[in-house]
Amino acid sequence: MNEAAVLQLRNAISHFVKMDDADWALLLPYLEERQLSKQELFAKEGKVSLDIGFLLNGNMRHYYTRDGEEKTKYFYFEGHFVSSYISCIRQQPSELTIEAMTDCTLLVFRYKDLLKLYDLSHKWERFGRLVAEYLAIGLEERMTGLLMLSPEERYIQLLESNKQKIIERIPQHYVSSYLGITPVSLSRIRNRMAKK
Amino acid sequence: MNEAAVLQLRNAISHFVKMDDADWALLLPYLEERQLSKQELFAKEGKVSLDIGFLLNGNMRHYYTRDGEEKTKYFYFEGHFVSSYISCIRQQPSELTIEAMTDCTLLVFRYKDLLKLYDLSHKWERFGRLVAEYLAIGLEERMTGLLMLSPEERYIQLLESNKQKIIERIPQHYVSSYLGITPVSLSRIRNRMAKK
DNA sequence: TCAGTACGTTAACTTAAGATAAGAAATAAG
DNA sequence: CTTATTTCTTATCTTAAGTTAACGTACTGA
Repeated sequence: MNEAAVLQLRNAISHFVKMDDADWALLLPYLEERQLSKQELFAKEGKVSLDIGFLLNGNMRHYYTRDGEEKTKYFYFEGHFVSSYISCIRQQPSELTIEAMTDCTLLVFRYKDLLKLYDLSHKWERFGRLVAEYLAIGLEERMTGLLMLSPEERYIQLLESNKQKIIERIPQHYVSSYLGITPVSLSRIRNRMAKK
Repeated sequence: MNEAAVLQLRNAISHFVKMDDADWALLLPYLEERQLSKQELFAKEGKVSLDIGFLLNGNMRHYYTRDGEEKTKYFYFEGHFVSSYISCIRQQPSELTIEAMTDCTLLVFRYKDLLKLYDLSHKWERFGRLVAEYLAIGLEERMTGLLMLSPEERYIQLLESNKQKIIERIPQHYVSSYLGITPVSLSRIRNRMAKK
């Protein structure tokens, strides 16, 4: 097992809860490293997601399928968790697919093992709470943006956010999809903005 | 303290976690009943929210303010929790205002007391996790609706959902706001649909 | 009771997004 | 290097939402 990788994960988790060695040791046996090649899937629409990943290297995206089209709605970067978490929680088939945009390296553990940790340790349960709260905060922010802002305002907000990497590293038609508009429309917005 | 009301709350909470009497007793000292008259506020934009309510009677709505206009984005009904939860969690000023649409009766406790319960009891911590997960699931659902569906489709989805009460009991301009469109636009959509 | 307000609909006009297609630019593959 | 593919832009046309305003109805409070 890659020690540096494990340390990186521990660091990310301690962002939510500081784990002592005993608590941390509970997770270790469940960790495994996984490589994904570009375009391989981490979660698949219609299948119940079982795994939670921690992205060591590469980017991923998740998308929904509608009318045969892939609607990209989120991006994952190094140092962050990757999962069709809602599918794990609900134990229902995932509505989204998570795909590697580049070759990726992850540390992976199973949601069912995380549930074991929740039972064993109050601290891990707290971690679960804080992660879910963090997720809710992010979703709330995204949602109010969608409800309150025009596509152009959403694009500006994205430009000004800490998610700039989304724009820099990611094909524009994925960004437009993220904003909930067509690539053509985003191109027009950019054109409009450039003229000001 | 109204015993029936407390029982109703206990029942709602047991929907997330079954509490034994000892765990349940931890919350009791913090409960208080509160009456709100129509148009009184439960949470206010710009103020850090401190309270979590359980709605025994009446309806409430929450709204954001933008360009001087109130944008209603959520409705609360009897038997559900009411809170600017994100504000509580983050200990940041609320971006939304929660207003009683009718005279309301609530059971109220403070978020800071809930945090005490989290510390004291693994079961209450689990409750916190499950509530946050539940919240995230709801937000995710709403968000994908906004990203993937047209206003008309969102309205149809709402009609077909278990949130029908929203439409039945609530002024139409609030509904349109909930859908992210203008009242005029919703009126047109309804007109269009009636003709089919 | 009666005036004032709030709410929903309709209409006319403006604005911008969606769909489609064509072409340019950038990237990847042989 | 050349070709093929993907990505982005531009243009045209269609569609629907936003804006504003007028009108009718229902509700509210003095």
